[in-house]
Amino acid sequence: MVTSEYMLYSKSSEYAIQAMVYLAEVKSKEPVLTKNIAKEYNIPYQFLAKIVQNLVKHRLIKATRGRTGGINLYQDASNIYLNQIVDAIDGPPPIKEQCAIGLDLCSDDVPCPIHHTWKPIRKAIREMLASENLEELAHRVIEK
Amino acid sequence: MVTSEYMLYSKSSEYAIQAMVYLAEVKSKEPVLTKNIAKEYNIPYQFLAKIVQNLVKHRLIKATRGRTGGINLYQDASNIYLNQIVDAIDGPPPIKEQCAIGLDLCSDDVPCPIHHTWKPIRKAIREMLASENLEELAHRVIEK
DNA sequence: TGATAATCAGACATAATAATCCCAATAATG
DNA sequence: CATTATTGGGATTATTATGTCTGATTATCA
Repeated sequence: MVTSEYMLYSKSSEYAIQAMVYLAEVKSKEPVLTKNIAKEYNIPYQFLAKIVQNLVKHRLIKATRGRTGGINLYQDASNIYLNQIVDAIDGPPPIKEQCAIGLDLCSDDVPCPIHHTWKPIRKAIREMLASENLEELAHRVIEK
Repeated sequence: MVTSEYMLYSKSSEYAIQAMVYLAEVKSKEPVLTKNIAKEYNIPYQFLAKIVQNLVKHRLIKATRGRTGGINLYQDASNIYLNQIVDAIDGPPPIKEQCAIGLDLCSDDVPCPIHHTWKPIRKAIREMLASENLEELAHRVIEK
């Protein structure tokens, strides 16, 4: 088994975030080529194209067809947060919070052994994803 | 895409933890049947059997063959921590910490945009897994 | 208007994870 | 010693996540 590290979202979401950070970064009014983003981040082009289609459907990205086509952010980068991207690609988080050790019975009332340790950590992750917007992210990428 | 929640370890590791918590819980000197554990936690029996084999190899579990056979903890529950189980099944964590948004360049010196937010959270997860031992876990399961 | 270049869309292919099957090896019990 | 019940382990299948191929659609430009 080869689980590398804690997974916050799928590979697809990871690619989606990278692509949208790129878009926020270049601030281009002109459509940006999906192909170029794929090259820049070493993402398989066809796979990224699928993800982009999905982001278009969820109105996070605006696509322009045809010869001078490409993609842009649907709205201002400062209005887009990481969790919106993840939710669009992976789907929204489950209604009922998942127990860390997979016990069906586990809940606030009948907590599993690590319930009270895990709960604030999960909350911190959610807040991290909900508080980081694309504009700030892109800004800090440019600084590098 | 159907990513349910943040993944701390594989399904196999989850089953392994459940099985070992069970063993710590029953405190049986007699070998416990893998079949019974599978039934108790709704784990596919053959699949759990494989996982158990792995735990035996890593000396977390002691197996007794033959008619009155079964499995027991290899050592005292108070000496076994969650991260040992996860490392045995999923393999040890990567040498180089993984960037949350998958940027190759990201490091402490050249951090990605969410690097400083993610780092302490990851640390908290690691500490959670490294500080919970089977005896305490089992004790709190029994309380329920 | 025909050639070119982009997204759109659905089928297909591959890889990783999860689960199952089958039989050998082991050991207790009548 | 045959029967029964367990783990051991290799091969196989199923499912899901990831990645690829091909052609249609849309729009620009010479």
